[in-house]
Amino acid sequence: MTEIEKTLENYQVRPTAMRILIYKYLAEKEIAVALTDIESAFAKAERTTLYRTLKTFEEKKIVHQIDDGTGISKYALCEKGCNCEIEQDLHLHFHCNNCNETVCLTEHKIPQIKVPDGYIAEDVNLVVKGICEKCSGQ
Amino acid sequence: MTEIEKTLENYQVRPTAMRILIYKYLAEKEIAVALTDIESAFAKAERTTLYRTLKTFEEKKIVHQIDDGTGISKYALCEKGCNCEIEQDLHLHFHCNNCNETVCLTEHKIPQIKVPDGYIAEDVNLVVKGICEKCSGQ
DNA sequence: GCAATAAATGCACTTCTGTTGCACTAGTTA
DNA sequence: TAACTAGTGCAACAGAAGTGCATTTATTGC
Repeated sequence: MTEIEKTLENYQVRPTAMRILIYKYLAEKEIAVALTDIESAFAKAERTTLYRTLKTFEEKKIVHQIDDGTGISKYALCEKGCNCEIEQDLHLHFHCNNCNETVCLTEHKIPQIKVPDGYIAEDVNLVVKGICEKCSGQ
Repeated sequence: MTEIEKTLENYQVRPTAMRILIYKYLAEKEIAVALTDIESAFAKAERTTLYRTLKTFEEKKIVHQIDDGTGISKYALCEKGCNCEIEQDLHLHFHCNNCNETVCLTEHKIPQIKVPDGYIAEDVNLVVKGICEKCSGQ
């Protein structure tokens, strides 16, 4: 049994061939990927299967969904022991306007946000847009 | 000439009947509205016209577009003298998970966000999700 | 005022992403 | 091995965004 298979079982997800492939793909990519990215990476992949696989991964906290403002849902592997839904674990995402890639800046936690009286904050989404490291040439 | 007509001309937008109606609708609503909201408010309205009107309004800085994570673009009137694209003017948006409405919290500016070396921030989008004043019953 | 021009609008159509239903296959358990 | 459950593939649909083109409305020059 490979490392990936073990990982998936730890998350209580049956390690099927497709899921292993998708997990591997996500692990290799350092950026957040859209469903269509995976689809075009594996010609054989069925959109529905990918869709449902990602849903499963999300439920089991293997990946977290990212809304980077492009209107397309993207996904990235959660860090080990990450609790995406807990406010303290929320990190910000950076979307490059040049290469169109979105990365998790896991080191950069979202600062405490104050909301007016009467409002109850449950979740925070923070996306910074601009030019990424690769594209800025630094 | 009405107040709204004057306003539109100030923004260098020709005040057509449709545009005046849409502007008025946006001004009355205190929340960010989606294209479909306006469409259902005016039965006669053509989706394409609304779409292009909002695009025009956006270009002329009459409204700003809001991405609240629902995947649907929403729009809200800019404040007088607002410079949406300038970082200092960026305010946060609150999306209520109960009533599904999105409001601009214009009083709440987005705190300065640090990004790693090599990254250049140009724009910041901050959406807080939770329960709004109306729904929390306070 | 009228013709020429430009802007705005309405209709039809396409594309893209997300989503669901259903049948089939593979894998697990008794 | 039979019965069951989870996973996959195909087809189809829904909703929003976007485009092309013809028509209407407004503006400008004569």
